[in-house]
Amino acid sequence: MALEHAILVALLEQPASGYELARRFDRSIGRFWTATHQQIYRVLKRMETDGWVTAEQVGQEGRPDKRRWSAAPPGRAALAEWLRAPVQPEAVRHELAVKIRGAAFADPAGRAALVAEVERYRVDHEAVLARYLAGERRDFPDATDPDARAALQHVVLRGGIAYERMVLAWLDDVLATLRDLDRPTS
Amino acid sequence: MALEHAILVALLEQPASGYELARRFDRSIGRFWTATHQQIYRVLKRMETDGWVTAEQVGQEGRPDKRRWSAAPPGRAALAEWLRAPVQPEAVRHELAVKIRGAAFADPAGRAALVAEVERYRVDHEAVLARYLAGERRDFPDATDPDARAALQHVVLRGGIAYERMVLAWLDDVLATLRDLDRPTS
DNA sequence: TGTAACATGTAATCCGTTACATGATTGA
DNA sequence: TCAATCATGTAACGGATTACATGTTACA
Repeated sequence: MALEHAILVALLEQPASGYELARRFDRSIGRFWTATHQQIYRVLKRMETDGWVTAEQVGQEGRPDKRRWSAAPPGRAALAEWLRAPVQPEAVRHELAVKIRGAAFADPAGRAALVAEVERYRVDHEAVLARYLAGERRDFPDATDPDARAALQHVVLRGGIAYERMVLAWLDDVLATLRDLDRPTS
Repeated sequence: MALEHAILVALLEQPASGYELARRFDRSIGRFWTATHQQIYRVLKRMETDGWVTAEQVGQEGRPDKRRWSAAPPGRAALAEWLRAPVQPEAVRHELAVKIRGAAFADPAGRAALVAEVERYRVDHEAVLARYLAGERRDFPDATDPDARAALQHVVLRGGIAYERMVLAWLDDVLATLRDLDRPTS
């Protein structure tokens, strides 16, 4: 389990309320770890009882109070220990690949529907790539990153960009393959 | 949920016992969907009560009997319906990326440990790529695939190959970035 | 007046993982 | 004799998802 550790990294980068954390998990952190606000509140509570994080009550005008969470020394120690542990092999769940192999057992109409769906999926990934590239121009404009944190955030973002480019190229391959199946006798 | 559908595709490609299915989920199918034998037996039972699959008792000499499962017409119908449905956005869980961003808060010794871990991880992915390429030479030797099933299996495999190549290139980027952090003042 | 954003939770259910369990055959 | 492979399960636990729940402010 690494949601605790993802939250620790997020809080070390910038202390935040549960709500703000949930929003960051929808944006930058969500590129490599997703979590809903329900999960985040539950895990924050557990981390608080373990002494990994501490909350500071922040009163706001015209808004509900919030609790700003920070990583505490035991949390930093737990993170350091986890960083030394081997990376767990990831559970792969690639639904589109299942559908593509399943298309062998669909009729032409079913395959046409899948082509349309792959095209839609491709548009989504084009948008994701565009967002990543815009984020890169905005957050890492210099050729060399100023500090360790920026350099590491940047290399993770470059990973996301490389992933999206690979996906787009592969989806073109998939579309060409699917369309070839129903070509009138090549 | 798509484990049911992954099992349907696997059984349409080739009827199999639960044990054989589990082994295929460790190999070719495991490239895009992982499942343990416990999951598979549980889901097969559910699919049987739903009429999606049927079992044929196969007696064997010198081996325990096995039940060979096949996809039944209601299963094929369920698969066709699922193929038309939109692809669900995938939950991203990329532990290594969390660790890399976490490295900003580690000391040089902790970062050195991470470099070693990334190198080990890279060796694993080199091995995976080599297996994929060997499988491609073995199963798809011709320039053009003979039928729809082969063409679709091949394009999914090409996706795996493209993914592994992307990962290896990115890991080189990661290693260079991590090593630069502790360079004596560039 | 209604919707989106801010802010924090509980409850139920489902799914996945881990551990446990059994028993036969083949080959080193 | 011991390990690996074949073959099929049950049970417990924990994590993730989905639905429900509440209340405020800003803005169209």
